[in-house]
Amino acid sequence: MISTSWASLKRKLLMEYIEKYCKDKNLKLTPVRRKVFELLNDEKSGLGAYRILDLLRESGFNSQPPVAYRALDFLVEHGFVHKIESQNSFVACREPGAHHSPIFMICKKCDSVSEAPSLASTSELSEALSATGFQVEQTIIEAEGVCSTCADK
Amino acid sequence: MISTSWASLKRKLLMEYIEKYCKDKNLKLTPVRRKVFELLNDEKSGLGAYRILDLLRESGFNSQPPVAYRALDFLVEHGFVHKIESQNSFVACREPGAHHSPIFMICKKCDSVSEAPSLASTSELSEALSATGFQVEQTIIEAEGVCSTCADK
DNA sequence: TTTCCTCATGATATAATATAACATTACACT
DNA sequence: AGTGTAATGTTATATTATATCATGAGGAAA
Repeated sequence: MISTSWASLKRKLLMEYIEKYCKDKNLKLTPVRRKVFELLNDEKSGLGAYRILDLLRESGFNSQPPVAYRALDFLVEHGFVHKIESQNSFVACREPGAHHSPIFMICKKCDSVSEAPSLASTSELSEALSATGFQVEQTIIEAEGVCSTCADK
Repeated sequence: MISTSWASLKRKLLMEYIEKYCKDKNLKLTPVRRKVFELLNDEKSGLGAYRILDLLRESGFNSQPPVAYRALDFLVEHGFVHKIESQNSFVACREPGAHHSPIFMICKKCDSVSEAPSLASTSELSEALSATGFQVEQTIIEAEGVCSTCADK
């Protein structure tokens, strides 16, 4: 019986990647930070900070809001997690190290948030905006619509 | 003495455009809705809902939060105002009717929010995402950086 | 004109999201 | 052991947003 799905293998791989990355860069992947990442890594949808807080408590961390926010700050700062601005929610990064201008596809039917493969569009966008004299440092791109799975139904 | 600047002419024009639009479509541009638009129209930066609420009060509207949010809902719904998701703030639309996928350039020095001219990039983005099977209905694009005015300093 | 309907506003309360501030702990380096 | 830095604990509060029910204003139909 082959019960280990691709998705679960990928989750495991991501966790291992982050552990190694932190070890190499001497970053402290503390229990609460690790747990927050695991929680997000297990979800297809974005999770709000207070939902994360509840899940932390269920896991035995008797945490207050700042605890969750600090862990999220750390994870976001190092690119392990992204904030979805239009939802005030957070998702695990699925393409660590791949790009710093992620594009999110948010399905309004199933709430899944997926990261689009890096596109030429992103740098084109920066270039196009440069033409207006604006120096882009960071872009936030979020697309709302219907994911392929839901569209097939 | 020529004191009427281009900016103030444009603000006036926008106000008139919206008045006409509402008249034509039989939308009710009530005093509070009109005032909220005026407040945003006078600003280069985004304003938070509670800042708007304060300004409403200064103008004699003794308003509670729902009043501001309802007015904003109306203005956003009809495209007169945009929400800047990364700031939880609102700006007057500078290109009414021009496009439904605005791109915002947010200056981190002066806080100005400007709307980029409509780009091919936007529809390219939708097309590129379609290739992944995702059907885009709406996009949120916000670029943070330094505006040309601040860069020149 | 009056009745009714719809939409907008008034008003109170509370939910949801986020941070300030200060105390305490852990742990690496000396 | 002593010291410095970063992380966590804890309390309080700030900020953003909505639910709910009551009231009012104005047009359409009887």
